[in-house]
Amino acid sequence: MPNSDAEFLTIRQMCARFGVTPRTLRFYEAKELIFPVRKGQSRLYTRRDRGRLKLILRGKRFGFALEEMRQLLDLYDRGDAQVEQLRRTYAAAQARLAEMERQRAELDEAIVELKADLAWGADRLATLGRAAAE
Amino acid sequence: MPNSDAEFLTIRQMCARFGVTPRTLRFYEAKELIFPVRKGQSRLYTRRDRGRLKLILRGKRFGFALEEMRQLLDLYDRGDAQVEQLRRTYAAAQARLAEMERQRAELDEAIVELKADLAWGADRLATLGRAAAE
DNA sequence: TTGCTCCTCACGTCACGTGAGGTGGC
DNA sequence: TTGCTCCTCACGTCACGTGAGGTGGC
Repeated sequence: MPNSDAEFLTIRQMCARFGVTPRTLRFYEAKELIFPVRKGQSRLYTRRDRGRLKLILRGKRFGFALEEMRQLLDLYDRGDAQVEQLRRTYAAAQARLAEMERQRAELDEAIVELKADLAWGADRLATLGRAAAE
Repeated sequence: MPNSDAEFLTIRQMCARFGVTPRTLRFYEAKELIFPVRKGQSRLYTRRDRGRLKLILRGKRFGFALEEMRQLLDLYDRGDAQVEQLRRTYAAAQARLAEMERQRAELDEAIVELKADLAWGADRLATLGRAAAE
């Protein structure tokens, strides 16, 4: 039985734990976001990879581009100038929040509009239905 | 002076009126969403093209794929079986609304989370600032 | 002839999905 | 030998952006 707290996880174990596809993990590796070690031809993911992937998926939910996440993760990896790193991440997060709130406003507007269209459509259908019944 | 109510509009006039790029109009044409006529090598957009483009851009705001919009527009173009057309469009719009509300729920959740992260970050930065000041 | 606007390829973007074809180890 | 899982290309997707290079008409 595979121990998911083991030092190394296979690609299948990673997919199961994080809900992603093998293609996604290979893609992130090609983009230099994670760095699994090799055992023969197979990939083995370390604790570090798990930590990074978790942050990557969090960042995705906030709309960060993968390249942006890579840069932020690399900042933390170097471990120097802690405050400066945090400041940059904080600024990036603020920018993301603003963008997300703009998106929400747009989405809200579109939803209201579409609902109005649907009401109009329901009305039309009712009218056409009555006309056909006569 | 270009009359924007003229029978035909140039590509520039279309872009100005609808806030899109020439590339977008050519792309929609390649996808068979609009059908400008030719005058020599130039495109001239008819009233029909304007009507279709307006609907396309509306549909985009609701998250319809271009191919889906093409099918709906073609339904209306054929002009037969009005009720059936309306019914289909209505069903498609309902599906879109459900998807948009799902997206909004996700976005709301992500916004709440990101705000919490930002609060944590602000706290951290304040603490680090005090530590540096001592 | 110089500018201007139009045009047609055709590759680039972003985050993967999806085969095709091949290898290692139980 | 058969299965299984892993692998590496490499093209496809979606809605365009972005040059490159060329043409027509004032």
